[in-house]
Amino acid sequence: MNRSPEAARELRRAYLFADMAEEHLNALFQTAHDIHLNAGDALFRQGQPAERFFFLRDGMVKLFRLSPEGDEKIIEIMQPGQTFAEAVMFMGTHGRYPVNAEAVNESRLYAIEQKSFLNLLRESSDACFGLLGSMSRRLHMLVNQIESLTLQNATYRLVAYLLEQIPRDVKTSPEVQLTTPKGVIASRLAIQPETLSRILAKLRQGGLIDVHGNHITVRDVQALRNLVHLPPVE
Amino acid sequence: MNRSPEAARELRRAYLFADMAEEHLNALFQTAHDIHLNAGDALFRQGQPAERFFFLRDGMVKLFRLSPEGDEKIIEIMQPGQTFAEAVMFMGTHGRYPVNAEAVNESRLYAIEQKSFLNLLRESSDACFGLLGSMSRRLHMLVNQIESLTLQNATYRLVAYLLEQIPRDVKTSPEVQLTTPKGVIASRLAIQPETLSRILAKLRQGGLIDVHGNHITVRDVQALRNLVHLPPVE
DNA sequence: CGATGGCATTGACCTTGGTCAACCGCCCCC
DNA sequence: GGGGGCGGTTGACCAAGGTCAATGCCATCG
Repeated sequence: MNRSPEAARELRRAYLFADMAEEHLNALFQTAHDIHLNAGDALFRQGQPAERFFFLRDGMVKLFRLSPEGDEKIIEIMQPGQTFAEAVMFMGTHGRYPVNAEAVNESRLYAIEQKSFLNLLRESSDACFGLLGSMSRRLHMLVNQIESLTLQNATYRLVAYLLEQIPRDVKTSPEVQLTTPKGVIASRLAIQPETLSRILAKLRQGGLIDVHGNHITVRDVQALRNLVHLPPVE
Repeated sequence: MNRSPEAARELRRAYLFADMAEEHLNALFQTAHDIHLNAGDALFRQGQPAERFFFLRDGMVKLFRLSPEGDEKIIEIMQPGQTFAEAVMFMGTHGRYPVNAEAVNESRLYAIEQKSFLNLLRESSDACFGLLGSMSRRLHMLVNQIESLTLQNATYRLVAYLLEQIPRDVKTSPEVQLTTPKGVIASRLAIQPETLSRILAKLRQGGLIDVHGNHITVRDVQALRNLVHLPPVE
C-alpha cells in the first residue's frame, strides 16, 4: 500500500506512537491496512489468533467478554486516537485475543501487523518504552476498574463515569453528551440498563442533574464529587 | 553490597528475568537490597513514590486497595519467585505505587532500584521483552478477574480459585492446602468471610468437598469443573 | 491452668441490584 | 397511516450476598 508520510502523523495521537522516530513510524505505517466497520460489526473474537493490533481513527469500538449465558461485560470502550490489542503479542507464542472487539458506531481503523511491530521493537528501545507506557496505563486502568467494581456501589460507578466525561477545563454547570447508548454504558459499569435508568432518575429527583435523552446537565458538581469522595474543585 | 553471582540465579525463577543475559542479571543483582518483613508488615503504601520494585524470595505478599471506609480488596497475592511493581516505572514521570503491599506471612524479598533497571532496559531489548511479557501476563490476569467479578457469582469464583490451587498433574482425589487465612482468600475473591464459610459449607453438604480447617479434599473434581463451565478432564 | 484474642462459623435479618413484565416514544419501513 | 422493533423507563417482586451479633475454636501467653 502506498501511503503518504504525512498521514502517518495521525498515529502520533496514540501514546504508543507519540515519541517514536519518524522513520520508524513511517515504516510501520507502510504495512498498515485500512479497516472500515459498520455499527455492530465484529473486529475480532476472543480466542482468535492475534496477528495484528489496531489504531482507531474514528468511531467507537467496544472490547468485551461474554459469559456462557451470553451476558456481556464491556472491559473498555476505545476512543479515536487510541490503540488496542498491542499487548497480545507477548502472551507466549502465538497469542490469542483475550476479549471480543466490535464496533459500536461506524468506525475506521488501521490494522498493524504484529510482525513488523515486533521487528521494530527489537531495534528501537524508544518504541519499547512507548509500548511499556501504553501497557502500564492500561494496567492501572484495570486496577481502578477492579477497585470500583468491588469497593463501590452502582451509584458511585455511574457518578464517577459522569464526572470523567466532563472535560477538565469546564467551570460552569457542565453538560455531558453521552456518546454511546445507555445500554453500552451500563455494561461498561457492570450494571443492568434498568438500574442505570433508576440511578439517573434518583439523581434527577435529588436535583443533582437534568436528563434529556443522551444529554445530561450537571446541576451540582460539588454534590456529585462528594458522592465519589473527590475533593471539592477549587 | 557484595553478592555472589550464583545467588543471582534465584531471580531466574521470575518470568521477568528468565531470559535475561547473565551479565545483565548480575549487574542488576549487585544493586539489589535485602528486605525482611514480618507478617503484617507494610512494604509500601498506595500513592508513595515508586523508586524500586520487588522480587519475592519466600513468604507471601498481598497487593490491595482500600476504600475510604477501610474495606480492603486484594488485587493479587504474590507468591515466591514472582516480581511485582515493575510496571510503575512507566507511569509518566515519577510513578507512584497504585496499590498497597503488605506481608501476609514472614517474607524475604529483593528490592531492585528502578533506575538501574531502566538503564538496563535501554541497552537490552531482551530485558524489554521480558518486562513486556510480565506485564501482558498481568494484564490478562486482571481482565480475567474483571470477568469473574462481573459475569460470575461468588460460588463460581471460589470454585475457580480452588481448582486453580490443584497442581496440574494430579489425577486422584486432590488435596488443597489453603496457604493463606480464609479472610485473605475472601478479600481476593471480593466476598465477605461469612459468605466464604457458607459457600464451603454448601459444597460440603453437596458432597463435593471435605473441609478440615485449612485443608480441603476435593471429592468430586468433575462436578466442580462443571460448576465453572470447564471441560471434563480427560 | 485459665485468660485472651484472632479467626472462623452460624443464624437472623436486611439491602442492593437483578429479573420479569408492561409500557412508552421514536424511527423506520412497508 | 399502521405496524414493528429497539432502546429506554417504570413498577413489582425476588434473591444473592452483605451486615450484625452470638458462639466456637484454637493457639499463645502469663
